[in-house]
Amino acid sequence: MIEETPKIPQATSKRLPLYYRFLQNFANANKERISSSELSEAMKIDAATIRRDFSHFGALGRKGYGYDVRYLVEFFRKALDEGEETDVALVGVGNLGSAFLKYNFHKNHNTRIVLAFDPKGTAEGKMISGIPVYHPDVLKEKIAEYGIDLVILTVPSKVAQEVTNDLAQVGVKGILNFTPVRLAAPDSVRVHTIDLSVELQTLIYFTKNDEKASHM
Amino acid sequence: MIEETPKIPQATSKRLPLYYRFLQNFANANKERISSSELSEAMKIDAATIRRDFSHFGALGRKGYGYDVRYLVEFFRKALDEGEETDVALVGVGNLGSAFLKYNFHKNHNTRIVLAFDPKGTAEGKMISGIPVYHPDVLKEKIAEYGIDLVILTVPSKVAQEVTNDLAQVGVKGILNFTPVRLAAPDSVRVHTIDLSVELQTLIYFTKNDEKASHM
DNA sequence: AATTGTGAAACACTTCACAGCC
DNA sequence: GGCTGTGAAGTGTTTCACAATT
Repeated sequence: MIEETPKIPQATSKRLPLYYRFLQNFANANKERISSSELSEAMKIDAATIRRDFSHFGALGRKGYGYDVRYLVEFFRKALDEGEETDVALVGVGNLGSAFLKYNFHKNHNTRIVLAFDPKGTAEGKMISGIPVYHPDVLKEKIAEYGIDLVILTVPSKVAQEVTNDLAQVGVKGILNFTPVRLAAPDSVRVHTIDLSVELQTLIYFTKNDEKASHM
Repeated sequence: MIEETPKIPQATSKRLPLYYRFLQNFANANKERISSSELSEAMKIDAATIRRDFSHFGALGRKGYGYDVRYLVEFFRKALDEGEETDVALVGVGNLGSAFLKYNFHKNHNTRIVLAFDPKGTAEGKMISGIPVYHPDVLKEKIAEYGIDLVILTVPSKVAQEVTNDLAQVGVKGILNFTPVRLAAPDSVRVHTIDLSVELQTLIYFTKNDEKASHM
């Protein structure tokens, strides 16, 4: 069996959604072709990095011409599996959680929160912002029932690990963790943590020690 | 003039707030000394990385003993400037913005949102969740008046760049950008972007292509 | 003439492995 | 004996610079 994309570097993978968004914008502006240097200018990523990133997926461009915008959009759509809508569960409907419920990634055509859990929910699913909110007691069965792979975790720190264990047990594949807890999880679960206090403190540290400013 | 910390690697800097939090926990649990391997176990960061990180700040530990927890906490408190409260402004009080207002980093003793801006605010400052919310018309003068260095940006994409220009003009040093826009800013402003859709899509991509799971 | 795709160099970060010190 | 601090090796990422191609 031929492996088309033997190993995409992590750094490259993290940039794919960004490439996809920018290319969509260019496509919407009816731009037909684009060079790595034009993209570089718009995205503030070095042109050589862009070419190297793209090259991991094979020869997507044409020498002396650049890249076909439509083709690239289509290519990345598939690579990112943007065709399929991904259903997501939200666990913890506090301040941050309800902001996510209301927002529900409208802009983001492929991701949708379809159910939530919170102690103020019920076994039957009390509707909040149009999404059923269940009581944590039925978490495992509902996650399984909805076939959820991805969870956004916005619970209080003290229950984060416990909830994670339950989620791992019912086969959840990815957790976007907004809790400051360093979650322990089996290899079957990918955890990505966004710790808002840490982000703020890091920014404070960098500005106080005023190194060269930049996106990170 | 002696430069004590000639160059702290970016990767190390980003871990400092995390070290600080864990060390505080150990201090609160009345732990006197700690070895890099104990910390490693708790934080899931390689022990050699921890020792290397600490060593950038000089010889903080003692061979054959480990590190004095209290001393380290105190050291990092100073390094992170945790003594001083940092006042922060919030620009854009939508779903995400109001979640931050309500949350206001209670847990986080050194960061506090002290004012906010939104079209639904007034020139005099309408109170929301105990914080004055001003109209964007008075943004520049109020930022200057409060002496704000740090801003959390949760405005709609279309005005993000414009607001950033204003902020840069009145001397803001750091922006925590929750907008999907790649902001252009002068070197005097450090921008750190957290793009929630990108985070979700990246997680989807990683789980679909199921590489080794991990914190990132 | 323009622009890709890529070897090779440069850089950044992590990890190994151990001398040196407590 | 235990544990740090660090040279050196290893790994991952970015950038340079240019031959190849349209």
